[in-house]
Amino acid sequence: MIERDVTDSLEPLDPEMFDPVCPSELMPIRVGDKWAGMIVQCLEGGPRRFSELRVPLRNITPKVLTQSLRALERDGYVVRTVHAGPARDVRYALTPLGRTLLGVLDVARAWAEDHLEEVMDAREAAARTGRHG
Amino acid sequence: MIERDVTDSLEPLDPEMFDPVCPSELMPIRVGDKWAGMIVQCLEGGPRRFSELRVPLRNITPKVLTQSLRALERDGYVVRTVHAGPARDVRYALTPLGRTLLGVLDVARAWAEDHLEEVMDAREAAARTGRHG
DNA sequence: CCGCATCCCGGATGATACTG
DNA sequence: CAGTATCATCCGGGATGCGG
Repeated sequence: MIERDVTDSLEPLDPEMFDPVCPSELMPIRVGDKWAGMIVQCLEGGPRRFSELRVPLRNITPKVLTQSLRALERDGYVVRTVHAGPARDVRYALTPLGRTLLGVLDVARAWAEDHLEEVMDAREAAARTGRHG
Repeated sequence: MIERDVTDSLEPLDPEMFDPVCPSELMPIRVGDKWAGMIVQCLEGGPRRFSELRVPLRNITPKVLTQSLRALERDGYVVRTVHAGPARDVRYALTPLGRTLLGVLDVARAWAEDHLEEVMDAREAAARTGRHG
């Protein structure tokens, strides 16, 4: 029998959840700040701890992660819960409002699958002909 | 009979097309850079001239508009056409790829209508309780 | 483990003035 | 009309280190 209380975690997040090679600079659609979209996706499966989030968001510094989380909290997308105890236990979870962003992210992903290659081609062509960089 | 050749314009753009009071800083979904989404909407009805675009984008400086347009051109969303002649005539138009962004913008608008008020409330509540701003 | 403080850099944005 | 050039500014993002 599998138990799940406040003390244990969900399945660990895939460290390779986000392809570092993915041309995110080509992506014209952004949700929140640079990390907000990825954070929201990390929280889709359930509440996560600060350090858990740092794994898929490779190299994110604590400061920047805190900034993004605070902004998400301030606007009502995320709730921060502190379970008091011998060891500090902080979890971040999506609110219903935060979950509405998942739909938007799906639209963004679908758009990317359909069109991102065209963007790559256009940018490459532009680079060859000069004029843009 | 209504004629429409290259020399005349479409209906002029509504100068109040974008509410300056609209809480755009609350909006978590962004398409392209700060101005790209608005530019794409301006071009929905057909090709537009540089100066036409400046009207609804009140206060945008030529430099910034040029930057946004160049970026949109570079990535294949917009084409720039120069009709030679006595008076210089430059038009910007959406490509088919650029038109695919209109759908995304519709999704963004729909999301905003459904949820932006919740964000306002959350932010206001956060401001009152301190901790965020 | 979680998060804040400080310092820093580069890019995005803008004001102003000038040009073909 | 359709931009360019220059300078100033602001802010996101990050490195590093400290504190509860």
